[in-house]
Amino acid sequence: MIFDETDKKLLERLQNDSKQTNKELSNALGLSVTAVYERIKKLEKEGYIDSYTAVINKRKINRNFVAFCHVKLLQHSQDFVVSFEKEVNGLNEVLECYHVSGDYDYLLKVIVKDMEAFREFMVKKLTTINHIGSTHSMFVINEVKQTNIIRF
Amino acid sequence: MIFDETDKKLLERLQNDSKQTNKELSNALGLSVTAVYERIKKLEKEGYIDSYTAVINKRKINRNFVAFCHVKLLQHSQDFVVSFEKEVNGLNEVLECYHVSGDYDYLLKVIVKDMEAFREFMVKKLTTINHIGSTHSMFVINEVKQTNIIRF
DNA sequence: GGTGAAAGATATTACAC
DNA sequence: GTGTAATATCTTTCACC
Repeated sequence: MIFDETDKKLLERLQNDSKQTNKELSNALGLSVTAVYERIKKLEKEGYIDSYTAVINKRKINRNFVAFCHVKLLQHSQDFVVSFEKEVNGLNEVLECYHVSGDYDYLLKVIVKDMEAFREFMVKKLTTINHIGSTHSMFVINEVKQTNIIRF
Repeated sequence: MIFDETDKKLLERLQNDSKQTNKELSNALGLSVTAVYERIKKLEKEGYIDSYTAVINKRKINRNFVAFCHVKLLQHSQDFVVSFEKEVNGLNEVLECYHVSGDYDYLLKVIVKDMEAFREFMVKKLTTINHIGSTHSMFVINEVKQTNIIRF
């Protein structure tokens, strides 16, 4: 498939505001509405666009405390890994979990209301998962930059 | 403002798919289209919904290498901090930058094409920023969980 | 690759209940 | 909160370049 500069501009714009109408996009890109429509459909079908989502304000819904947790497993047998990853997937507080290189096995991004809720999460949820060796938490003091928008 | 269970369900659904029609939402929630429409407008105006965005497939656009970089500054004077944060904001490879507690000052999420591109980024962009003391990088081996969707 | 026009669907607003 | 109706706007299809 051809993926050209116009498609890149389109993706940038749709990332910034997916509620824009095709007419607005056509004006911005100097294309007809139909051309914009067909390009978007193509980007959706080819899998360039995975989904459309509403971005929620964390502060408004009382989830403004962010922490990154390093987790080390006791062992790395297939069973332990699979069960840990499955359990982590079920935790609403964990938005992201990466298997990473380095001293620890995993890096988790955790979002809760406040420090007290974080303590609750650690004591009652994360550390109750079997096979966890050790954890190390970093707290976000300030979000300097936070986006999912990929620029070309 | 009243923020009830119906609003939470609405936000969850809009996070999962912001292209749903109000009619689909009304069926799912057992509400009238008018009620759904007015609730969404309220959530937008009150700031519960920050924006609507298209979620892009990183692999399709050749940005499938993810790394987390710890950065320590040489000093923490106001000038150094401000200029570092400003420079980082201008780097397209850096999607997220957090001022964090712990041994390092910052944690950055970096997205590039591959390891070679990461090396380029480190040598020619990140480490050319003034006042950087040291860095420590972790590479993502596997994305176990990766979402921005907040569940209630 | 692209265009413009027409048809169909949805969003929006107003209103009575 | 409901349902309906009118209108504006947007999406989608189509014939054509």
